[in-house]
This record gives sequence, C-alpha cells and structure tokens, in this order.
Amino acid sequence: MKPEDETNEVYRFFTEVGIINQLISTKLEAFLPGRMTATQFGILGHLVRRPEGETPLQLSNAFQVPKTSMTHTLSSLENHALITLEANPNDKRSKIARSTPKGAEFLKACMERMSESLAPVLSELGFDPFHNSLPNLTLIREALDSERD
Amino acid sequence: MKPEDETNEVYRFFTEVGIINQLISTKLEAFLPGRMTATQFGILGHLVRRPEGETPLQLSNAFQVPKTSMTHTLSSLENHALITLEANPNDKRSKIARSTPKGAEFLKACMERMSESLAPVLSELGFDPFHNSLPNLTLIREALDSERD
DNA sequence: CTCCAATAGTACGATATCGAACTAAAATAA
DNA sequence: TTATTTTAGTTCGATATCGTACTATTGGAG
Repeated sequence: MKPEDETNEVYRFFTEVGIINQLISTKLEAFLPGRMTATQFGILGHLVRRPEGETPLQLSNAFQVPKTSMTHTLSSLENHALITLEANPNDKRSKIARSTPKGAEFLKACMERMSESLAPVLSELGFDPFHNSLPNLTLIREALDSERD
Repeated sequence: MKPEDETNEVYRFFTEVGIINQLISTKLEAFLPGRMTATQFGILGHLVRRPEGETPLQLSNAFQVPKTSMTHTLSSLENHALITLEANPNDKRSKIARSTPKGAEFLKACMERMSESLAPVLSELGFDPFHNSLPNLTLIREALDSERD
C-alpha cells in the first residue's frame, strides 16, 4: 500500500473514532438527567470501580481532559451527590474523589438502560467487531498517551 | 466468554474510543489557530474532498452532530473565510457549504503538521493497528448509525 | 533553614455545544 | 387550490469545555 493511502487510512480511523464517540455519547446522554455528560458518566464509572477514590489529577490523566475541565466536572457530580470530594490527608494541595452509594446506584441504573438500548445493535453486529478491535485501540491509545509530554 | 464479560468489553471499547478521541482532538487543536475545533477541521476536510459542496443537514448527518451545532460551526468557518455558504438553488430553505481555496490550503498545511507530529507514534506502532481495526469501526459506526431513528 | 522550582487545584473569561421553540419553504393530503 | 404536515435552518438560553493566570503547598538545592 502506498504511503499516502496509509495516511489516508489513519485519517479515516480518527474520523470513525470521532463519529462513534459522537453517536455513543448522544445515545447515552439521552438517558442521563439534565445536562449530564458522557464524560461525567465515565468518571463516575471509574470511581465506582475504585472505592479507594482518586485525585482530580489522576482522573484528568485517565480521561485525558484538562485539569480545569475536571474541576468543573467533579463539582457538578458533587452537586448531584453522586461523588464526594474530600481533602487528601497526604497532600494539602490535593483532594480525593469517591463515589457515593447513590452514585453507584445511579450508575447501575443507567448502565442497565444503556445495555437494553444497545441490545439490538449487539445482536445485529455480534460481539466480534468489539472484541477484535479492542486490543488495537488499547495499543493506539497507549502510544498516543505515552508520546504526549 | 460470559455475557457480563462481553458487556464489560463493549464498555471498555467505548471508553477507549472516548479517550482516543480526546487525545487526538487535543493534539490536533494544538495546531489549529484560535479556538478552532477538531470537529470544525473534520468538516473542512469533508468539504475539501467534495468540491460540489454539501448542505448543513448532510454535514450534520455525516458527523452526527445536532443541526444547531452545525449552524454555529459553519458560521465560524465562514467567518474565517475557509468555506462559503450559499443559497441552495434547488430548495430555498436550504444552503450549500463549499470550501474556499484558502480553506483547502489551510487544511493541507494543518494536515502536514499533524502528520509530522504523528510520525513518531506511527513508526512506533506501525500501521497494522489502524488497518486492522478500521473495518470493525466502520461496521460498528454503521450499525449505531442505522439504528438511530 | 532558605530559596526556588515544580505541582495540585481554582477563578475567570472566551467559545463550543446542544435542547427547545421558532420561521419559512416544500411536500402531501384533501 | 387550500390546508396540513414535514423539513431546513436559525435563535435563544443553559451548560460544558478549556486556555491563561493565579494561589497554596511541596520538595529539593544550596
């Protein structure tokens, strides 16, 4: 394959990623109350799976959003009582975000509705396209991530 | 594989897609002037490859963003003289967006800088992860897209 | 210890995003 | 033809996003 075709394919890869992200965010946000965002939902899921909590900076790194966006996002989640934000005993500059029981329940309920909504797509597509591409996506994400500095 | 593991893997798929989208948008936006967005850039590319132009609605569908976002995005591109917005001779309700020569040049310049910036990642990763996952992504995008209605 | 560079998070302001309601034109029905 | 419904795009208002500049704290160098 010619180098320019390769560049082209990489470009299309990123375009598809953008469109899928858009489609899935829209689908998810239709289930979420108010103006809650797919990113907020992703952060909540991350925290529910980590009962020990994480600092805002760890979350910024995990989701690759700016610190300043994370401040805003976390305070919104805190306003809805889905997470708590406490002082970090190890570092007075820092905080620890943890999910609340309400947050965990909320996540579970949304995930269930989302699964129902995705069921037709999954039965049409089968599981393979997801299973086959996931390792490649992880590879690409890690490469982009480590190169950023 | 258990069904719940499959669900889990689908969930991770969407998470990876979100993070890659975030990483690549940030990387691209670092090259773009002012507060120009990755989506705006994507739309410009789409129009450059289609000299006959497209209507705002076609663009909304292609990128899966709301019409109302497209109005805003297109007027921003028009303000920068990267595209033109003309009346659609076939339908007085509608318009046609086309790239300008300045838009095409601008796109080319940004693409080149982006390619340079991606070169280290590509030489580390090779081309295969992109090539292998693209057909799967297209499949998933089409399924999500057709199911939306 | 004292200084200073690096780090965690925030305030602020500029834009982007997008849902709801709207206008105008086109397509369809009656 | 006239009335109704559908469609393309915009306006408006609310919120999200993020770059810049800032404060407080930490940790290392001398």
